[in-house]
Amino acid sequence: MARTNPTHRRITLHDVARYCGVSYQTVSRVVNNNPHVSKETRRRVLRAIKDMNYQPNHVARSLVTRRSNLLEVITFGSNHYGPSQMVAHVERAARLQGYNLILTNISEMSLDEIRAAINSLSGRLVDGLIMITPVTGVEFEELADLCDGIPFVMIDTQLGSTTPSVVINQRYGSQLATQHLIDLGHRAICEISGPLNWHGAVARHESWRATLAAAGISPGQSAEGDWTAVGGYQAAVRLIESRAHFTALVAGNDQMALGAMRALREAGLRVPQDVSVVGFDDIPEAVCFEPPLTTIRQDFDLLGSQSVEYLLDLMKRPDTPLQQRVLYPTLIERQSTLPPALS
Amino acid sequence: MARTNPTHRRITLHDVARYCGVSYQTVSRVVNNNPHVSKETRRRVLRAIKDMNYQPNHVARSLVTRRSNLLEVITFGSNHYGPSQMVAHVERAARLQGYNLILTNISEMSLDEIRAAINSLSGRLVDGLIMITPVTGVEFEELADLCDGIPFVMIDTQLGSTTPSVVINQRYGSQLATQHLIDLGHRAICEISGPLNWHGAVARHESWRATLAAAGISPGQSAEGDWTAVGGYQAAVRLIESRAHFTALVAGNDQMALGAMRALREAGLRVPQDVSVVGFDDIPEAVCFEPPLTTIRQDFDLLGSQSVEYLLDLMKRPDTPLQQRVLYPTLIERQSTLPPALS
DNA sequence: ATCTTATTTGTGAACCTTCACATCCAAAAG
DNA sequence: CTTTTGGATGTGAAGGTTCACAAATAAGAT
Repeated sequence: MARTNPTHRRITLHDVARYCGVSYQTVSRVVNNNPHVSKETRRRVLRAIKDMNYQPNHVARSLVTRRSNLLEVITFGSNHYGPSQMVAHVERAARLQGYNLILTNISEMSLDEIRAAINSLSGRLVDGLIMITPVTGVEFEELADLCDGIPFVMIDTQLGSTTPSVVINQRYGSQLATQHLIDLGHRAICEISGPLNWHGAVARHESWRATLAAAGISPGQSAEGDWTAVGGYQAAVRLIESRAHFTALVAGNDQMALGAMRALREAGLRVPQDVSVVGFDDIPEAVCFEPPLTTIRQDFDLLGSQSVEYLLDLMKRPDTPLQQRVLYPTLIERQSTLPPALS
Repeated sequence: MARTNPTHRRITLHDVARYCGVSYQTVSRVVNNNPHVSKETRRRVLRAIKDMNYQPNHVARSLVTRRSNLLEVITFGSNHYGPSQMVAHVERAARLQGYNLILTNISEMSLDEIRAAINSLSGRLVDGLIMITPVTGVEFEELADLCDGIPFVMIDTQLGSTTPSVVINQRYGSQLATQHLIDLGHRAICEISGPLNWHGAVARHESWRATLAAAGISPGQSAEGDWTAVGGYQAAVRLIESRAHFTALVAGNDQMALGAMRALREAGLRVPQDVSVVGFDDIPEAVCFEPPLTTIRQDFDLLGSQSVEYLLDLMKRPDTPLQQRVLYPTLIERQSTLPPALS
């Protein structure tokens, strides 16, 4: 079996310089595309670099430039669809901009955990930080303190927060969902919410209530789920067992909608004839659910690129205004919603 | 709005040393838990470190030690369930071992893309590399060459390959699925495979054929999907339209099983009464499918920790034997499979 | 008191770059 | 022919740490 060669002194600037009889500074200039080097020497040096397979040492470079071309993303709950999508798209956007990404997923959304995550990197000269903080518990001031000096932007934090951040307007999304049901003629609309320590969950929850209130409808019951299909199933069972009457159900995400539909079916209720259901996220599978799910689509791709772009602005021009950039979700109508049956 | 402070000279070893009247080397010793320092000075230095909030500079340290405590994971297709699970669990395992993770997702599984990914990091002194290479196209020799010197392990590569790697035995999993259907009495068993340039897809496909052959059954039709629910739907439609007779269907993953079930239902076929379906992966939603899906569970958690562990072995002891570690999946029986109807 | 030995502490160099500046040379201008 | 200018190249230092070794101190043995 072949084996790699672990002892291997790297080629340095000096090696290349000696090889083609110039000073290390000249080689450095060529590497960095400095214009002050003659056509002829540049050619020779480039040739040598190729011949010797020279790779600049990023570490040494970082030590002097104090930049690393490294971004860190600290995320919580990346086993959920939303956060994992965000990470994926942030990575793509960062790489497109020439940055590498360090990924840290924390298991508990506490200041201590975040502190540990930041500190473990703090000596590493990360150029910027993206935090995916979908749950409550940490305030901007504390974070700014922790990062001390290194620019950061948050994703999926509370709407209206004064933190530099990019968010999707969850209130608007939930309003879209609820209004859609109202427009169809529903008046008894229950909800399965996400865990209420998540910003997105409370935003969607409150907006559901507010939208109903604005239409002069009193809200149906609400049950709290945990984002998973099984959690949605259990929440729906609770709703059904409470004997609440409802003709429509808004779920905090598509997985819970899936679970809820299973519970409804088991209770002898048909979707959408007896109960309309609308989800949130538009996961790729939603179109193949039984029935295909009406849901709210979030543009995670845009969210990722926007936040990287914003972070880069912050890094390059420290006077970039701190703001919250807000994106808007859209309604995707499929077959899980119908006007209520005339009873 | 509060603002972070971008200009901020870091505290160094020398600062701490001056502060408590010892040499920088002594401080270095304290930081590195070197025993050759008296109890009293250690106490004083530790106190100073805390007071001044000194954070060792990893970059400077890396420059001299030639180690970075950084692992890289290069992944392909991380938008799919399997790869994304692997990344998540690798990250967790790495962090538990005190390593940070650089994440690079490549969009095309070509040697060029991989080369770019490795080179962009090569000067960064990554200590080790994990490659998630679920598709064909790249050989070990080429990779070893590319990495030149830095230890790596591959995940999800071809079973039986001579590369240092950790894999789940897909053949065995598919055998489990197919045998389960045979045991129930099925004889007409079709397949929806994953894209056949993925190792896992061909392994499952071939094992499906082999298991049928071993039981003296001639294989039903096979249609190629793309791992997504929609792809599974389309593949199932093709199967149905070909007028092939079958009482059971094995799908390459759970999403495609979901799509297939939708297609079957639309064609007036009931699952499992008319057609049994078995999936692969056991995604969390599978239990809430209609009907709950019989499937094959893969232990991605173990896969992640095993590969990090193996990589660390390789890093610490370069004479660690190069091998392929193999994990085994299990069958999860739910309600999408039944003996065939007596026709 | 003197010589060993062990323990604690300090010094110089190295790791590989980039930055700021000095030097050199040739061509243009006086 | 001398001076000025500007581009090409080289030199020394710095960035913050660790390593190998030297020095200083303390304790023990003769």
